[in-house]
Amino acid sequence: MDKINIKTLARELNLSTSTVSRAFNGATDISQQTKERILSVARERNYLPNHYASNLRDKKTQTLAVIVPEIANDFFAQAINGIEDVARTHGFYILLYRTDDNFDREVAFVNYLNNGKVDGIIMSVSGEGNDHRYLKTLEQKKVPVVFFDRVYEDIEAAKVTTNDYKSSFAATQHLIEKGCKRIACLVINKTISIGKTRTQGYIDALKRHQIPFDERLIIDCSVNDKENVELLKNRLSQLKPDGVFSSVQRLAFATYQAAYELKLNIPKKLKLISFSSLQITPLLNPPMSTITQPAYQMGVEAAKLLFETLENKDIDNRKKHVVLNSSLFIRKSSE
Amino acid sequence: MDKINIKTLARELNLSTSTVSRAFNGATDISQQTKERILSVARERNYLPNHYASNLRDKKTQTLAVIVPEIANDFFAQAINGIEDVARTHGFYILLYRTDDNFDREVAFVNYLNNGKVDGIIMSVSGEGNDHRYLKTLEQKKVPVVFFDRVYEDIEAAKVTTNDYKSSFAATQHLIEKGCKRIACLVINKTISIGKTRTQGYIDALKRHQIPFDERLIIDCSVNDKENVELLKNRLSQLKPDGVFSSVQRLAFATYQAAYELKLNIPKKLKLISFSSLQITPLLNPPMSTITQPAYQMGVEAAKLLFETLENKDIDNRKKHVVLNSSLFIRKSSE
DNA sequence: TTGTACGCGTTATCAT
DNA sequence: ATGATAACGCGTACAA
Repeated sequence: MDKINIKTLARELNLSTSTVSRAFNGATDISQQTKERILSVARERNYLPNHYASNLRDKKTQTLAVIVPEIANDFFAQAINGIEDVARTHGFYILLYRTDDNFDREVAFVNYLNNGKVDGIIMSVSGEGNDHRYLKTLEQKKVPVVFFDRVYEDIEAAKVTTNDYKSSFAATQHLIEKGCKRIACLVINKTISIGKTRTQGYIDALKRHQIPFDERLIIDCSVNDKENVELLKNRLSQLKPDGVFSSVQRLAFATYQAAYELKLNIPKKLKLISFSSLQITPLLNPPMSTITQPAYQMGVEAAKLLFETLENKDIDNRKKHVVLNSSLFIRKSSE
Repeated sequence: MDKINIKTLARELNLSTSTVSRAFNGATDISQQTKERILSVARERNYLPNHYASNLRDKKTQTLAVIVPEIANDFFAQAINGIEDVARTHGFYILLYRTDDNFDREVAFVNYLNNGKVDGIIMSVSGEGNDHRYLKTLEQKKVPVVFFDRVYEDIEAAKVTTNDYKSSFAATQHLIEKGCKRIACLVINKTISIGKTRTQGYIDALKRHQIPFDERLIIDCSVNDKENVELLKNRLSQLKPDGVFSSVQRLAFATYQAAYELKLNIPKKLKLISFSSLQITPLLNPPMSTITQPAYQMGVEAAKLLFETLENKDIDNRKKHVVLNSSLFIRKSSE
């Protein structure tokens, strides 16, 4: 029941600590025989090298921080899966942090990481705040950062995004082709990276098809689902749009709910298309047309970029920007 | 650009490392004045105590491991949110690991944690395998474990579950009351904790209502959605059940899909109720009747149990078993 | 092939 | 209120 560490184990084996250490680190300068003897006794005595002590020496944590606005969100859940799968093949583990779109939390957590806590960071930012100095200090500490989906343009770091502008343009155009004349654009924050780009795609598609632009049709929503349903019920009855382009999945569901309560038939009275990574959209009533991002693949690419710099310090990926394509799935909600 | 640590910082301040250390650890035996001076320079020079060095001394990691079968799953995503919220209030962080229901991964990860890597573990088990010795060794190392939802009965550890038996019984009974005579029971693994309990509730409800039991109606599915749809199409046409009790969310969706492809109307030809934590079930076609577990709350309770033992080593929670109630939501799919 | 000894960055203990 | 120092457990340079 005595504490077991490399020293006690070495004593039990009548060996030095260095030899024991070697047995665990794939060293070559150790006889196969002693190595096996060590490992066998170690297993028996239930010994494993202390990760924190090793890290203190090596400055290698084998750990990645993943920072996302939400977890209970199909897009991020799938992206995390992608990150995890790549991390796994590299023997890395994941420290997960959720910001709830709260900028202060993001800052606090990044600062916390700013001391060798992890080898790298993959994040999708909250999009709030303007002062991104807290991220710059990571650079000094040589902690590589990769952004995915939601990025800060003013920070030089590797980025993985989808072609949101093009998809938004295409989705809006699709609604226009289906006969919509008054299309609402639902956003959560039209000033941050994705909200901005997606709104722009919407605006430009209208312009291209000479549909008059009505500022009021860009509807700013919140992260509170109940509030959104009320807001949308209000706007839908007042502004009477015949189409909805939703830049975020949750707003599409709020629209479904609002339309249901207003007895507004989708797609007859209101056609809808939305960004969404939900895997069961076809089971909805009606099946929802979606712009679907390759969430899993984005996670994979982000992790790959990170490991490239991690494993080859010469590579500077900070100017790399991987752009993946989303897919348009047209279903009943916009037919 | 020189390395910054407590030593260099102390030198710059003309102080000793002890004093600097005190400034960061809420010590009382330090003058407010020097403390402020230290913290100010630290901020300026971007110094933060090294977490790994601190841990090496203290044996406190401020980190929790959370092990789940899946992440892209509404139940687990919400449970993780609950765990994270509690962890956050205690200043703890989360090391997340997904097993994909793979027993070997579960064993490998738990073994990896077996060296002071984290202060505690919250897990929902894969349910595979019989040899749970790898968990026993955690006990020796005093790493507390809390199970939630999917537990190993033979391991003495704190547990948080829902009353699955009762809910399953009630759900099956509900179908019977709606007139179903041949009710299928969909499970993924009828031998593990939750599969077993939920199946038993189903069986007992049949018995109670003197509905003949047909072994073939207990349908063993897999984690592969496509396979499940095929399997279910096959079984639904052959066995012609008039009701489905699905013990897992994903199997309900596979049933929706299969029924759709077979042009089998839900609920007219087939009534369905399922365990599910999906938040938009009312938007499905048809809206799905569910047994909904308090996922978020389960995460909260699990974390609370863990912190109880963590913060008071005298408390032995290993015999505690918190049972929460699920809620039955009856919607169109079973009306 | 194996052993010795130092240092990684921190904090607790003991001194001043 | 502040400083000196040992110890946490490990890996590596160097010695043998």
